[in-house]
Amino acid sequence: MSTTRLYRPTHRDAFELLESAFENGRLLTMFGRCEVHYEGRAASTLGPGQRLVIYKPDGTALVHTNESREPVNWQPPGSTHNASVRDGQLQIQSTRSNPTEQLDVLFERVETISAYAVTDRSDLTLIGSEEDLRQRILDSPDVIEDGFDPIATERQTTAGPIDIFGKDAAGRPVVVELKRRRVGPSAASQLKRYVEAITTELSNTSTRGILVAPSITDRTASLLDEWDFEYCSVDIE
Amino acid sequence: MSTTRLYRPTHRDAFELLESAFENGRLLTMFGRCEVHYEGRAASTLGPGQRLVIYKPDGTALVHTNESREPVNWQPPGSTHNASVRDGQLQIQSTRSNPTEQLDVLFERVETISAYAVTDRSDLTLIGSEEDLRQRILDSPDVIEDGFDPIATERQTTAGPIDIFGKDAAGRPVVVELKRRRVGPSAASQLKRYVEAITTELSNTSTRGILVAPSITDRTASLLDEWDFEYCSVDIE
DNA sequence: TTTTGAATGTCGTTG
DNA sequence: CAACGACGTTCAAAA
Repeated sequence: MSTTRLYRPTHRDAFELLESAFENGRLLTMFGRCEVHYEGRAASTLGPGQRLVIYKPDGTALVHTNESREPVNWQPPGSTHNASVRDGQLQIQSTRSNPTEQLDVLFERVETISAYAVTDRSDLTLIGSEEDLRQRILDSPDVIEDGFDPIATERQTTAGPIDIFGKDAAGRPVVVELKRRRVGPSAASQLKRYVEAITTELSNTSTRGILVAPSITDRTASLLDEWDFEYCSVDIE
Repeated sequence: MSTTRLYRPTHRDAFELLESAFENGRLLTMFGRCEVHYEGRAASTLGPGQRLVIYKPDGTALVHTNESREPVNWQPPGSTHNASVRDGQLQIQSTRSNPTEQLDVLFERVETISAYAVTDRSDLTLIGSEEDLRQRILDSPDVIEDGFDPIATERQTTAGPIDIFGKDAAGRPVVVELKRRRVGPSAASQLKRYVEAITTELSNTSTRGILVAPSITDRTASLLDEWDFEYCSVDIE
């Protein structure tokens, strides 16, 4: 059968379902009272409480509470899950290496456990990324300014790759830094590094820097002003 | 009852459970064939497929597939959920404002739906954060260098707050930037902005900049070198 | 494998 | 509220 569900199972029954679900690459959800221990890039303990725990066939483990978009604990894809029963508790270990880390979930009581066979899928199409923004500018460069001529994207410099490199109507080199949302000072810093790199590379040819974003913070505007860079507002539609 | 579960319910039955679960602040999990539409900060569509969908009483919505630690679609906490049945589909809308965004999940068939009352909880304690690292340095400043004297943490500058501000054995001002993991060029840029801010503030008193991290990338090392900053290696234990 | 930077980042803290 | 930086960030693409 494609879905198996148990309600308040014994640890033994839950264990057997877990074993076969891990084996058969099923998507697992559990709800119950448990404590959680993590050790790896950091270390944490989560005392007893009711949580929703998810195990995916790709090795992902997620521990969700009542609230927040983020799991309170997790294990990334590529981990391997292993269940056992000991000391009257149902223990599920998820481990991985590089970096070495381990997540232990100890169920005191399992309220619910479900195993799903996921066969049917389709992929996400997303609109409105930075890549979209770049494409829009390449399609109609006048969005930046009249006569702007894009020469390269991802142009390499010693300071890293420039989003868009081009020339203005007067033939002066222009570095364009793209952000799809409101930006802070770090974007201005990044632009500065790129402009300096290009200026050096072109034997001190004066180079313009343009920050393209839907909006910028006040401090960022000051920095741009101070460094003689420009800001170009664009809508994310 | 604290847990309610339905297996292959009619849309009508699922709808009624959803209504009462949203009303009573329950944690909800659903599994079934659905498509998902999002519009807000970006826009996306996800064609029909089997997914695990979670609704939390704080307004969070999560759409999980077979794989990945991240939900393929979601709505942040603070959203409000609303269910309806139309055109033979079970529709669940999650909306919020500021920014305005909306997530629509359209179930063609619900395999499973469960509502949980979460009453029992306890909080996470995490070890190994940047805060820990700062505390370790304040406890034994010689980790940075002999005679280093921390004066303030989170010291304000025009470029933002400095992690640790202090003086070296010779009385020269020192800006310390902490990172708990391997860092790239942006950390060096950040340090540069802080050092420049302090230098200006102290009427051009020459100021040292030290980047503290477990390791750094090659390019970052070059930048530090170029700008006459230093790197101090520390272990995250 | 490591490096790099985007993300519907999310989440705290601070002004 | 906006702003700013950390995060066990995660993720995908490139070197």
